[in-house]
Amino acid sequence: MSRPTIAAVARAAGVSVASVSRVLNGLPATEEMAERVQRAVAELGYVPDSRARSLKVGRTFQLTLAVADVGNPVYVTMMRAVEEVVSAAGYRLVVTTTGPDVVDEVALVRGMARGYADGLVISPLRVDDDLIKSIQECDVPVVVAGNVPARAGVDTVRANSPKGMLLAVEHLLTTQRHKVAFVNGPVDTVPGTARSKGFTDAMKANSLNPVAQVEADDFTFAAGREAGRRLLDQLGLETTQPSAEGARAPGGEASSPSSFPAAGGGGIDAVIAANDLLAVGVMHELAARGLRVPDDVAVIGMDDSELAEQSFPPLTSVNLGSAERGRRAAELLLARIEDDTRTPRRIVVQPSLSVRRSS
Amino acid sequence: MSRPTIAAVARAAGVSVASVSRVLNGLPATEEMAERVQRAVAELGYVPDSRARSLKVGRTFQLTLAVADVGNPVYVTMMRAVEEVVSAAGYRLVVTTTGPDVVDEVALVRGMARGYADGLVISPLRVDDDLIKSIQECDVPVVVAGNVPARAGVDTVRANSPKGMLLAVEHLLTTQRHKVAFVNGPVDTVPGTARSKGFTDAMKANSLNPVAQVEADDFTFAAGREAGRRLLDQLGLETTQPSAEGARAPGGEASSPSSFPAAGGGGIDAVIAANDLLAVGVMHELAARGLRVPDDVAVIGMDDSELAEQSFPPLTSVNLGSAERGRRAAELLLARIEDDTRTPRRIVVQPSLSVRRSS
DNA sequence: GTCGTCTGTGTAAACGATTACAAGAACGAT
DNA sequence: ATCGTTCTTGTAATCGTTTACACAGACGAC
Repeated sequence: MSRPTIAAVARAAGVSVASVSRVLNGLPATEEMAERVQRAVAELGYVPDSRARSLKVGRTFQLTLAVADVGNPVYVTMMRAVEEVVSAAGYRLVVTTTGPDVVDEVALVRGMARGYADGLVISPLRVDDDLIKSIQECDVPVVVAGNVPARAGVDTVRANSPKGMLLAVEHLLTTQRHKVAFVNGPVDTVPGTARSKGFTDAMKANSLNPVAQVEADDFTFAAGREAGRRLLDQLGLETTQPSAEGARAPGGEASSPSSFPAAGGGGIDAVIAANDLLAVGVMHELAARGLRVPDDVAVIGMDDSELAEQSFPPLTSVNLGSAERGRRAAELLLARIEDDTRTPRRIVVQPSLSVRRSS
Repeated sequence: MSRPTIAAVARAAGVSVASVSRVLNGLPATEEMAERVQRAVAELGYVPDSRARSLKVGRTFQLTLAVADVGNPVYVTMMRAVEEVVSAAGYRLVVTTTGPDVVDEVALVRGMARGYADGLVISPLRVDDDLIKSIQECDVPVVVAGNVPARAGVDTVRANSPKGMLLAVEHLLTTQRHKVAFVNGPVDTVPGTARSKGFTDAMKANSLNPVAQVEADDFTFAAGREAGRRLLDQLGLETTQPSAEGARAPGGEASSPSSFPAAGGGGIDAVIAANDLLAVGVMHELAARGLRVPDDVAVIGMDDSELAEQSFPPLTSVNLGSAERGRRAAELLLARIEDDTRTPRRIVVQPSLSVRRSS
């Protein structure tokens, strides 16, 4: 026996389908009518079919959040924020993951035309003209949590990486660190380029020269660890521990306990990573070479995700406002659903620094 | 101008809607017909409406995965596995989060009757009769990634926590640790009770007495840290560091460097946590009190999530097979969608131990 | 008593696709 | 030439809702 339809309910209650629909949607009806319908609904266990409903009314009351990698803790922060505001507005949030490829992002945006949801928040890792075009042509509202050119004419809310980089560099200066290396993510990504530029600018602004700079293959822990390996190799730092024993604690007793910053750092006394995951990867590699964090080298991450407090030592991280970005993006989306003619807004949320023990 | 419908395409191509639908679905048609339709489709940028389609054909080609907490890294492992299987089968995966409350889980399952998706994989934290009933009555296939009673008669794939606990305890014995404490999650959750029982049984089987046992409020990092605090307080361990300076590294130089296990552990030389997040929380608290991991106390987590390798020191963790559980759950779901009459299967996947440096 | 609201209910037409069925065209066999 | 296949295409019904419209009864005002 299949699901009861509204017609079955109408029959059971001895009324018309229109009446059933009306009481279910809270439109005026007599006491008796309401009661008969309620009873029939309860009896049959009727639940309206959202597909039919949304076909008719043209809305699904679902919103989609698309992220590149569910394993990146910055997205869980953002996800939580988005969830909170959209569910308060009576929408269901569904999350889908696109993977790192731009073509998959484009496919996803195009797919929204099938009517899966009433709106989309997308946080794209890579952006090209196809993606922008697909967003512009998309017939459901889209807001981008990230950086796309202003000429795209879409609602965006993005972080201020350059400012964030400035905070990081200045913090290092205040704590007497001058020899800083940078571990970036893939430079063909939007955050990758932004943070690269932000880093060089911030260094320049403080008349510092980067000691070294490497690019990870990905914004992941494994890539960070690998990039850290390349970085330290490049600086001529041999692994001090036999690999059998593995790494020592970052704050451990390796090298001289009284050593001043930079004593064992092989030419660096700080590294900034484009991402918390990368930062943690780097910390592991530092530890594997017997370098202490923060004693020998300070490490600063970006995103200030949950991972930053969970890592050891807890990671100083640039808070790029992922929660606020999520919240604002969701609000923008709701506003645009309300009124599609409003002129696109470009919100940028300001960073702050969460100082923890890694610096 | 709104989205073009199939009727618009038919008009533009000068053919009937049936023909358009047919070529779009790959049914036989003449060369010329196919070409005319394709052209019109391309010209108008037509994309079929999935709501209308699924209303008619009765399938959405979407599958839902519901998890309690997106911040728990064990779910990202599972999510990845599920995603892989279902997308290979031509389904879209959407993820929703239920929160820790059982009533929200019930609401979600009931809501599936609205036809959001063709099937559901749910990993419930708490299970009660309402939830079981809702799953049984659900008119779309549901598979549970977790433990529900056999009498429920639903497809399940679950972990073998008792066996996992055995692995953990035996590993500790092999490494000469006998004074072990247990940090559990909330005992009113399914994993909470399973792991509690698993722990006591495993200890008994090795004729060990637990030194202490605490229950965290939640399966989160913060709750783990707090539970660790209670545990160590209970053992009479004062914080050795002034709070201003904060914690030391778990492998740091606090207490005598030559100390043998248990030297500074205040009556314990190992703690098993029900979860990687809890384990990491406990490690932080240990560090805050100047206890070294693994020198003073070994720590073992469960789930072997990405966090286990990211933590410092890397966490020895019981691999409860979350990836395989995800994969099997997805396969079960696909099979049941194929044939709803098959008798429910109850798969249990076996654990293994990932030994890392925390033990 | 008649007329004009006003309310509540029912009938039927959408929404945008798929698909059963019928009808026409083409073609070979008789 | 006629008939029967086969193949392609079109017409219209259908999925389960919502909602515009019509309609009937109640009610107050004149």
